[in-house]
Amino acid sequence: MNQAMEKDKIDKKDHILDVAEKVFAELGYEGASTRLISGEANVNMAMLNYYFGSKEGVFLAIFERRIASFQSVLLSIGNDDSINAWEKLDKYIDSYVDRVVNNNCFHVMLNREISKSKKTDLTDQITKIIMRNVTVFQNIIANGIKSGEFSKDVDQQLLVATIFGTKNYIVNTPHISSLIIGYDVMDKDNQDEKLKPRLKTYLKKLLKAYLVNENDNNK
Amino acid sequence: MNQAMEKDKIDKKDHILDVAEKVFAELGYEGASTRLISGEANVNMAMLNYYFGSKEGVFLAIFERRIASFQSVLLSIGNDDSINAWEKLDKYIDSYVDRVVNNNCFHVMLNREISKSKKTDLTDQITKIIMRNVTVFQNIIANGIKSGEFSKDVDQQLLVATIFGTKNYIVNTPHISSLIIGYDVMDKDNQDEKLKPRLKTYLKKLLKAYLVNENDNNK
DNA sequence: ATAAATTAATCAATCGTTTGATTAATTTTG
DNA sequence: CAAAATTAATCAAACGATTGATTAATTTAT
Repeated sequence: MNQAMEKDKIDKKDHILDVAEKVFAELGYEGASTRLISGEANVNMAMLNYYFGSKEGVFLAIFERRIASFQSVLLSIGNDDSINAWEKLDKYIDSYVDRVVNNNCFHVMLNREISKSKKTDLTDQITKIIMRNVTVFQNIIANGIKSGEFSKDVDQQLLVATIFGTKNYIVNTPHISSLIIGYDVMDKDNQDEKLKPRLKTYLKKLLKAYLVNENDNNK
Repeated sequence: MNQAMEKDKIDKKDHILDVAEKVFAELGYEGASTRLISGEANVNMAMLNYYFGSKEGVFLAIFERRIASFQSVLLSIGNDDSINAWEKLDKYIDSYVDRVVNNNCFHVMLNREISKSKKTDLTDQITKIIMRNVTVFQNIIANGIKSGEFSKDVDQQLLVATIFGTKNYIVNTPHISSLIIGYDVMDKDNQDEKLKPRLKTYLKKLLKAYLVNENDNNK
């Protein structure tokens, strides 16, 4: 197989993943049949198993593709020792908000699957992937506390829930959040011009207010 | 059929809905088979169709049942003029955390449903009910700002996303949040003894830090 | 006795996956 | 270089299992 063939094959696999991601997001994992996915992608049903081993393999391949692209960015922020904890936090929020809002359909699909309380191979795999991002954020906070930049009197763990939860609430409940915020949060222009900068500013200010190392103002 | 029978029948239907709610939360709508639900509830499979007509009928019955009790609870707090904005906020958080954690299975179901981009009668209904709770919270914040108790320089609308989003993140992603927090957040004892008080304390402190009307400490 | 409740058995449909065959491309061999 | 052997890609068909739903028979309650 020459290089041109290799490229075609990758393009075809990528095309299947594009279609599958959309179908999964619309119908959920169990709701999306392999027949529908292969039909939408105009490929033979057996190709899904041939390329990805199984339906679950297709699902996980979607994750690997999306996660891999941004994983290194977040890690580099966490490992950059040339900037202080506050700057790391800002950078993390900027990158994270951009990525999540840009790939909001994917994140809806992700959260729908991980919201299943029953443990499966699939939820285990997703958990592992998500936890990598969580750990980066946790380390930024922990190091900031250790260095004295952040207050010691914070709940690091629930703070994770706030950052990821605030973001999730906006993208996962578009009908609600659009009503609250006052414009359609699914609209691309609104996202770029209004939502993203506003969400960044807000999260930074919220974190700053909570993390600031003030001299214990009682009550 | 006398009254005793009628009660038995209602109890049985209620029991089925209890079990179904849990299974739907665990596996999602498509992931939960009627055989599993009826098996867990120790009733014949045909009883689901006999009582509720179809699988979807079971699903809708769960919502109708919970939604009925969903209504009036929080409204009283918002309308209580005998306490100040800070106290209202505390009360709201207390009752809200209790209610959501106690009914975590239903809330997982609810959020999974509302995360669908396609509008349906069900999502419209859920949206309306959720917005009623949101409005109570927003009014507390708005009145606190107007009275000067809270800072004017806050993003009221995104603050809503933080409160509801933080809570959602804990209950909707149990695998993740259990890993982050360090114990099983689905365990009833953990919920009552650890999670609920901790979440209340955290949310209050977070809100206080963000809302406090300080004299603009630059940077 | 009659209506309601419950059951086991069964239904067609659909699920994800596997199979064996075929085509196309690449490598190996003579 | 050309024939043979090997590999990769693709396909239609079928697999066994499971799905939600229904039937008809039986039990229970009034």
